[in-house]
Amino acid sequence: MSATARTAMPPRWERRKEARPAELLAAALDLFVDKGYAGTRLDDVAARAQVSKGTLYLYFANKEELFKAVVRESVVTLIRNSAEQAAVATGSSEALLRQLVDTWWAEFGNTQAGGISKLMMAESGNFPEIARFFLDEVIEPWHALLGQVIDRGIERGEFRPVQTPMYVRVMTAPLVMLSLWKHSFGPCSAQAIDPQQYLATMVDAHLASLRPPQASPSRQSASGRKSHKR
Amino acid sequence: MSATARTAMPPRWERRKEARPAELLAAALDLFVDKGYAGTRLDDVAARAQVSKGTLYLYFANKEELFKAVVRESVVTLIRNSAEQAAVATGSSEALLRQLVDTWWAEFGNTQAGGISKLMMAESGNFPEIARFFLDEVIEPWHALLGQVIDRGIERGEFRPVQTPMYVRVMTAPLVMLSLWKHSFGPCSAQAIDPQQYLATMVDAHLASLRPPQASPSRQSASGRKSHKR
Amino acid sequence: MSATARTAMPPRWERRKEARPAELLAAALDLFVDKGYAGTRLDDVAARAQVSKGTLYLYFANKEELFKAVVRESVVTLIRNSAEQAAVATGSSEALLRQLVDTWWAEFGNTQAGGISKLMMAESGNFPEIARFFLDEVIEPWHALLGQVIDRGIERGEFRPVQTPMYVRVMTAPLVMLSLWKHSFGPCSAQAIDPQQYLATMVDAHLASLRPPQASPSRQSASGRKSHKR
Amino acid sequence: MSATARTAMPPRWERRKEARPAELLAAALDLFVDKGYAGTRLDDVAARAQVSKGTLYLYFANKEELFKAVVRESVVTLIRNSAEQAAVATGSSEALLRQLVDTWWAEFGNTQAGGISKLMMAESGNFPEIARFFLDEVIEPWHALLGQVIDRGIERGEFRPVQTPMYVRVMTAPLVMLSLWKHSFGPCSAQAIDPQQYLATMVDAHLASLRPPQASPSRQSASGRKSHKR
DNA sequence: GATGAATGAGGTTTCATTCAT
DNA sequence: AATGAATGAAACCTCATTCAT
Repeated sequence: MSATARTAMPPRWERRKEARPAELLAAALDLFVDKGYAGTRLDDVAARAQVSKGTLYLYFANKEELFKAVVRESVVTLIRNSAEQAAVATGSSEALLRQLVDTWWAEFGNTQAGGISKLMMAESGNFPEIARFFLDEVIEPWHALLGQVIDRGIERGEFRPVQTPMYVRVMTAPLVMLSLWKHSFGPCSAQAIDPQQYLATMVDAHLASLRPPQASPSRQSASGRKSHKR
Repeated sequence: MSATARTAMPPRWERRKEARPAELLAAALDLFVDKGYAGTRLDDVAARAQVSKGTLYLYFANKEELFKAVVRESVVTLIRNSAEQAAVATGSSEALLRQLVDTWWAEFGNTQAGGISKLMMAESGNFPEIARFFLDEVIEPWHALLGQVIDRGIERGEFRPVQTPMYVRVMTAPLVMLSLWKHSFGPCSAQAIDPQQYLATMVDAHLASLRPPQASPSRQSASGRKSHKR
Repeated sequence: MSATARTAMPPRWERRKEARPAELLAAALDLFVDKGYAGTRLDDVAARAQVSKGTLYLYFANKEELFKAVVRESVVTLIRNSAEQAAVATGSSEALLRQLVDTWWAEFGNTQAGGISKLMMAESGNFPEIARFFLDEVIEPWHALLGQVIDRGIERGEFRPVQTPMYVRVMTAPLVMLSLWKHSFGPCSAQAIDPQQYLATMVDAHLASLRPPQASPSRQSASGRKSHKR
Repeated sequence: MSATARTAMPPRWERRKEARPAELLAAALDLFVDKGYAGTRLDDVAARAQVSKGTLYLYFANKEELFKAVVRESVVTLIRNSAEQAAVATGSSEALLRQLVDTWWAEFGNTQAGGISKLMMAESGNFPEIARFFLDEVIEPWHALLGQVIDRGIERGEFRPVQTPMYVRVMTAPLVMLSLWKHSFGPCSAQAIDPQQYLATMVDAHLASLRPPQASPSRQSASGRKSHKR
């Protein structure tokens, strides 16, 4: 393209209709997560995507729409990544739980999209509509999925009976916090948290907590009455 | 105009000047928590404190200083509220833990100042200095305090041995999340979480988790269920 | 600047709450009339009013509101100026008509506010709401007033019968055109129109037209020439 | 991509290239008249002409040139339409006048190009050069033409002597106003004006005005001295 | 101390214009 | 010839900050 170079000057712009939206969303995601909604200048988004300011407006009507698109995009990514999880239902519930947590971290928490949590936390007051969307599409499905695994464990006598919906929230909290931490205090904190160790601690703690009291686990299977389906 | 003024007109502001800064900080806290740093207009802060915009500048050099002051103020409140906790060291570690969590919620999480967590999460990237301060003055002391109680429990054989620093983080996460939730998705969510029940679930889960494996199983079976009704 | 100079710097701004809106409206009127709505930059309005850009926004929510206010303000000025005319009903209808036209020119057509006609003409498509307002508050009342005078003349036998509403429009047209011309082609045109002469021609033409066909022809021949010298 | 293209697809644009500029000018005229110069987006012009934005620039160097071309084009249309009128000089001056007015309305005032008047009125300040052009090519020729007819009438004793140049302006005003009205307040106004009736009123009024006072018209022919040549 | 009118830098948004395809 | 993605100057508007009263 520039090899023969009679033209000199590199082309002022390059036509890349297909790729653009994704590039813009990626740049926007980075900055929104980093600086927050208001703190993100569209100039910077454009610059990071190596595009002029005006180009943004070819793809997104305004800053708010860009924001919504970023969230939506991240969400579908999340869902796509995690969708297949639901089916996995063989093996011990303990193994399932461990796997679920690992996957969560790998596919979401540790992803750039994980920063979305922080963003949504901060901006849900200003964008209730999107908060609602995120709640419906991400949080509640995830709670439901985790809830199923726990209920399964209870039914099979692997776990002691618990108030599943609450328990799920309690169990989810450290995961989300890990994500939040990474994008907030993480960079300020002197001693970094090792995610693997943190996650291990968290899973171990909850498996310990969920383990049925008595020594003879086989006996208990029948006693766990269906706890709080949703 | 000024001739008659001496007489009639009851003084428009009857507030003690002492109270001013506190009122301003309270107003600012509310708005910062609600709208975020950038989303908060000093106009609104002034209006909420029923003060003119210029007055703000008599007490705070600029928006950033106001923000810092808000955080600092909230922090000292927190610390003051929780400081005496540390001394309390009689009774079972379980009781101590329960009490600590209850107090945390009552004195901080459920306080307006609890919104600070959300704020710091969102803005720590933009104000690393304050994030650092919050980390040093609030988070780490609290982690340390909780760590002491856990270590005490381990030492006294009440708890199984754990990696205290990690465990503390895992245990703290649901608390913080409760606070965050209240100021973020809470208002959007259809079914509200009952904090007491949530906290009970969390404490029970961790006490179950921390309980030494084979410590007289018959005794403990009952405790895992329902404590902390409201 | 540094001569007397302890004080130096003239005050950056001066408090003039009362006067401001009027000054701003005047500046805006000038520019809107001159450049049209879109062609007028708020910066320029501010500059002409010797005020900073932001100050405009203390008084008017946005450009459109400023525009509306300019029109509204001009309209009330017009109405105020011309209101008393309606009462005037003594003397010959011819004299009344002459007077009405003179006053129209003096109080409106020749006023800065007269440029409003051009503005409304140009922008009525973009601001139908205001166009409607102008129509209702200015144009139709004026048509009605003129119509009354003509009807009076017809009733008293001074004028021949005509289709008053149409006739009024025809008669009004040259007046409005004079105003329009002044703010449009006027400055481009080599030979300027003398307004007094133009108005005289117009009034004479219409009085000649309105004169009943065979009313004592000998008497009236002189009146058709040159009245209204200036 | 280009392999299959050879076959199917009927050519998307089947227009003769000759027609292009005219179509663009027509679209531009519509929009300029409707929204004004600044209010017209080139995007919209292109869209209305069912052409891409870039294509506009193949035919017109920029927006201003497009505008000029629109005016020029309209003007030549006008002139072409009305040119033959000048020659027509048989019959009574009254008939000539009536015909001239009718033709004016049919060929110009009632044409889309009639909106040009409004446009020029509004934009002459911003485009003095074009205003000058319009003045020279349209307005003054038309004034001259009308003036000739009136002078002819005066010379032949059909009309009373008047200050022709002024009289022409006065007589022209209602015509132009009709055109302006149609593109400005017309759409807002509740009761529409019937153009034919309006024009009839106007012509009748002026013929009545121009009719020589005395019963014996033949006598007067000499007395009207050539009034105000240009 | 308190006020609030005034300021202007800086952000968002628009749109005429360019140019590789 | 035609396209339409890309550009960036310039407009509108906001809001933290200042300072005469």
